[in-house]
Amino acid sequence: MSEVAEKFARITPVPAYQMVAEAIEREILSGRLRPGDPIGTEAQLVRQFGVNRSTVREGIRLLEQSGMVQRDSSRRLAVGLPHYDQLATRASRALILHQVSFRELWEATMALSLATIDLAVSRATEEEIAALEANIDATEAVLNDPAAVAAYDSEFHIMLEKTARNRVLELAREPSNMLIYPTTHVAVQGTEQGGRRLVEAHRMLVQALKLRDVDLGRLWTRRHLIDWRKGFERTGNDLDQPVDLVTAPSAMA
Amino acid sequence: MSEVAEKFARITPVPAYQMVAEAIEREILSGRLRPGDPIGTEAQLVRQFGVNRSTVREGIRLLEQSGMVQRDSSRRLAVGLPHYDQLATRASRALILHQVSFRELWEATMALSLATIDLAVSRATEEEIAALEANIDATEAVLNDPAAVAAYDSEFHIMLEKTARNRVLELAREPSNMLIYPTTHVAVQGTEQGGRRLVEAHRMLVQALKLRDVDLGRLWTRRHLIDWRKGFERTGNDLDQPVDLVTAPSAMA
DNA sequence: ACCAATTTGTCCGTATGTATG
DNA sequence: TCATACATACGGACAAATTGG
Repeated sequence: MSEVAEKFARITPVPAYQMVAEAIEREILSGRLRPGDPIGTEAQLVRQFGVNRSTVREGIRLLEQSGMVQRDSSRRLAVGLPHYDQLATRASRALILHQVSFRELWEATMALSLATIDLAVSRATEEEIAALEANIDATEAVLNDPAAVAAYDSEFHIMLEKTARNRVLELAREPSNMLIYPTTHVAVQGTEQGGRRLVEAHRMLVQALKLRDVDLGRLWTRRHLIDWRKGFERTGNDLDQPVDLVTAPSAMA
Repeated sequence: MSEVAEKFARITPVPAYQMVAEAIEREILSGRLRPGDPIGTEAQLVRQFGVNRSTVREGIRLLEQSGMVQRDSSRRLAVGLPHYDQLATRASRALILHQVSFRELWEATMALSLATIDLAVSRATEEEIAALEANIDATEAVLNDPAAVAAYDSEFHIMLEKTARNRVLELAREPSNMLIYPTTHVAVQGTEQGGRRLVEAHRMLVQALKLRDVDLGRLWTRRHLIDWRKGFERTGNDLDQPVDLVTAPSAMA
């Protein structure tokens, strides 16, 4: 061993494109750059960082992906407010890769839905309740079309989510929402009976909001999800099979 | 108007780098490429896609960021299993940018923690309970060091999470965990009293696991989080202030 | 321990299409 | 309509790191 001492820490070289991304990210997270602010053109960034165009572009891609940087109509760079579904798309794909089961998905959805209804009951406004009822009426008009029912069902739950007025919960729910609601058209498949039960559950949930009755809300949230599970199993699916793109098609781009 | 008809749909050009990313992503999500499989060198991808290497590299960055593609020790490309904290880091930063309040964070954490304890009570094994008790003993040994207490507290809740055996819930919790647990050292600040209450709550939670007593678990989960809130407010913080990097420092890289 | 081949990281210059004023 | 600025994409180049003999 010809070493003198262990005076210096190991040097871990960081690629330039990564440093570019981190530098911009720091500015954003620190608040010095606020959503909507222009980042500058690629050429400007090239000058500021003293690196090549290609390097800047690679760095920009990183931030664009997570929504921290967006391009406006003219493709100019600006600080963006990452929307949840952007992140949730990645997250739901990760769940697929991890081969989580429908049982895990169902359990989590149950817990998160109960939390949602608790908050929604205490916070729903007249306008929100009216909007939810309009959605139910629209659902009732397309009861023989499972795909349309599933679409309205998804919308209903998104609206319900909003009335809970908790963005942390909203973000937490999104990945599982993206996986479970697309399967509703399977769960209400064929039988108009399934659609009717769905509409009934939605009506009772809105009723709970009106009466500010937490227990009623929780009761029908449970029933609603148990219905989903029964429909899912009735159509020959197994709760312990991993979620995938076949049964959860909307996870595709 | 010299238009003939409206026969053709509008063409929305998709950048080449994006098509590269989507093509690779499709292979991964379809299962033809499994986690760990090599993607091929950049030169190979250049040949397969018939685009420039810079373009390939930009596309790769997109997938690297979400963890779908990783580089191994030799920086060769391979299909990756995105780990939750990777995604959660992005998500928690998004929450900061959206300026969510500690109240929202607290509400969501309460709901998610109750869901976790429900599942954990029914699934905890002897080994897991022993590991949790070891953690509590370790916490008790460092009661006068708020930072160390916060670290053990974070570990405790991660372990508890694992015993719930639900990866969807785990993913849903991660972003809020990253924001709330780092503030524990604030909440138990100074007074050893705070640390003692924390240890007591942990002991009762483990007790609930042993007795498979859901109600006991829920009771102490509530108390535990109410303690956190009291500590947070006692130290001069306001629940309605937005979460930020100052009070939640671990959200930084 | 050394060498040759491969691969990544970075840079330069250029061409093309498009949006804005 | 025209000119300018900009993003997108390409080809070629070289140094540094890694691999496998």
